[in-house]
Amino acid sequence: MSPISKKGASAKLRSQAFKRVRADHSAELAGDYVEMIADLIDDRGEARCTDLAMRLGVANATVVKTLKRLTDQGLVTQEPYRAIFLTGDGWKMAEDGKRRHQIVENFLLALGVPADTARIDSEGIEHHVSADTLKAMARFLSRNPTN
Amino acid sequence: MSPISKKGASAKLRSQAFKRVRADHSAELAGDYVEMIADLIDDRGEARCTDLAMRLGVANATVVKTLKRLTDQGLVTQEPYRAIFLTGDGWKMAEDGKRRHQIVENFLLALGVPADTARIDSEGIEHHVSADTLKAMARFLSRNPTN
DNA sequence: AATAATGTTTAGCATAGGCTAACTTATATG
DNA sequence: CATATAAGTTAGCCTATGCTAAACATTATT
Repeated sequence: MSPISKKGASAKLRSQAFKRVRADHSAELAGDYVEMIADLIDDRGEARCTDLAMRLGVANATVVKTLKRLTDQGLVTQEPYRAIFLTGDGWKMAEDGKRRHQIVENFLLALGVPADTARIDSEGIEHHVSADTLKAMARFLSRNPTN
Repeated sequence: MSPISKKGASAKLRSQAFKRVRADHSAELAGDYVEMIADLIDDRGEARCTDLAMRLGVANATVVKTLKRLTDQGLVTQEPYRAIFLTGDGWKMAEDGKRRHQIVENFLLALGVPADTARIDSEGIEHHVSADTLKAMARFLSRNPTN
């Protein structure tokens, strides 16, 4: 029998899985923002609202509103009409996200997924990959290196 | 240089990736519901609100509200105080989801991820896996079968 | 220095997805 | 069959995430 339709004893595990998915979702936006802010600072010295909006494919006002939340969460600092900075926690989250993201994307490439697809899919998959799975991906990667 | 921090020409692709992630998110709840309704009907002949709520780890009222949306979307039919049924589209979506889910979960198992983790992670990953990636996973699986 | 262009913020709206509490309907049991 | 329990529904609230349009600040140009 398939592992998914297995009966009994699985209800708790499944509802737990859904809860984790929901929790992941609320965390992942923060992750995307800080990662992108870090990239912008690295690439061009500062992160501005407009660049974020463009890269995220979202309206300017949406970025402003989200940044407010991230500021409340202690990930970001900013002053009106000025560039955006990351706190220590923000940097840590960004680094961690980038690391995970890279492993997932390289893993997909090593699996034989076309580059553009790997790029797109890794963006969605990244946030749902536990430590165990990430480790398994890294192991696979070390045995099947991307050329 | 890492594929992620590659500069230029990537902004469009990235914002496209984020857009797909957002679109995936709004689709995935529907997928989870119909999949679970299909399971319940298969397992015990009917799907009731309460079972859904329990398995999804969510309040009853939340299920009711979501089912209304799914009914509007033509995936589900129901009458007040009665069991829930799937439309033709609903069944199709459920079958498709189950198939994808199984491939992803078995793939993780074949990769060496522990069973419980595979179960949980596949729930989140499933919805972000494109046709290409799914194919790559299936290919891997056929070469490294789950014992 | 005045004005045009660009960038940022605010206000106000919408939808999705959660919740609790109160109410209604259906079912099961004495 | 009357009532207690269980199941489903409604109402009303909240937060997150998106949007547009209008206001405000900064910067660049003549």
